Amino acid sequence: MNAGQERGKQEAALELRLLRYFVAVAEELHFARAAERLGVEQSPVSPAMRNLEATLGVQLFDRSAHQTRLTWAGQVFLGECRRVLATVEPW
Amino acid sequence: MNAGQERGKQEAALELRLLRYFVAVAEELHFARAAERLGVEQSPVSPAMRNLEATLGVQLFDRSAHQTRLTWAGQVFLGECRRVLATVEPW
DNA sequence: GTTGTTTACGTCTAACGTAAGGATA
DNA sequence: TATCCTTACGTTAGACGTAAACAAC
Repeated sequence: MNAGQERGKQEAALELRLLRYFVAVAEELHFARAAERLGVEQSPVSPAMRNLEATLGVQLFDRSAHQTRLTWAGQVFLGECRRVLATVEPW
Repeated sequence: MNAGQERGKQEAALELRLLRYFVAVAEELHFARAAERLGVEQSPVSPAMRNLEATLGVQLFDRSAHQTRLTWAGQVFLGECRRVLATVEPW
């Protein structure tokens, strides 16, 4: 079964949606406010950030202590994302 | 039916998938080869490019004469896409 | 108890593949 | 006729919302 199953193992391609979500969360440091800013509910945001971290293979947030904070990698990545989105957003 | 239909009219957000498709087509100037390079069939590529042009509100390809060519806007956009993808791809 | 995040689950959009249709040389 | 692009259509993955559970203060 399954003749044409030669697909190539796509590595869960990074998409701008994830970057937009990340910037919102990273700037608000508050999932609910970030979601509101994005115009969605809170529930999709959490999985999206896990997805992003998994794709990058890096932890971006420090969720300890009932408070959301950025890791060092997260801070660096935030700068990169802002640059990319500043380029793409006007389109 | 349809209780919570308050969605906000998302303007078809631009995604990296479309930029990747566009770069492939713009560099190959051949939908079939572009599709092969992208690891997909030819059929999704055509709608994707129409989608991109509609989102941008600009014509990127000149499909006349049974030959695919870039418009001036397409050439400019190609440069921008390469820059963005060069930044994002390593992630 | 309150505030804030995550998980479960059903719905719906949209991206893909298969296959047929058009158009140009 | 041969080559290339587009359209039709059924399937499937994944993004969202509702709602409930969980954790820290």
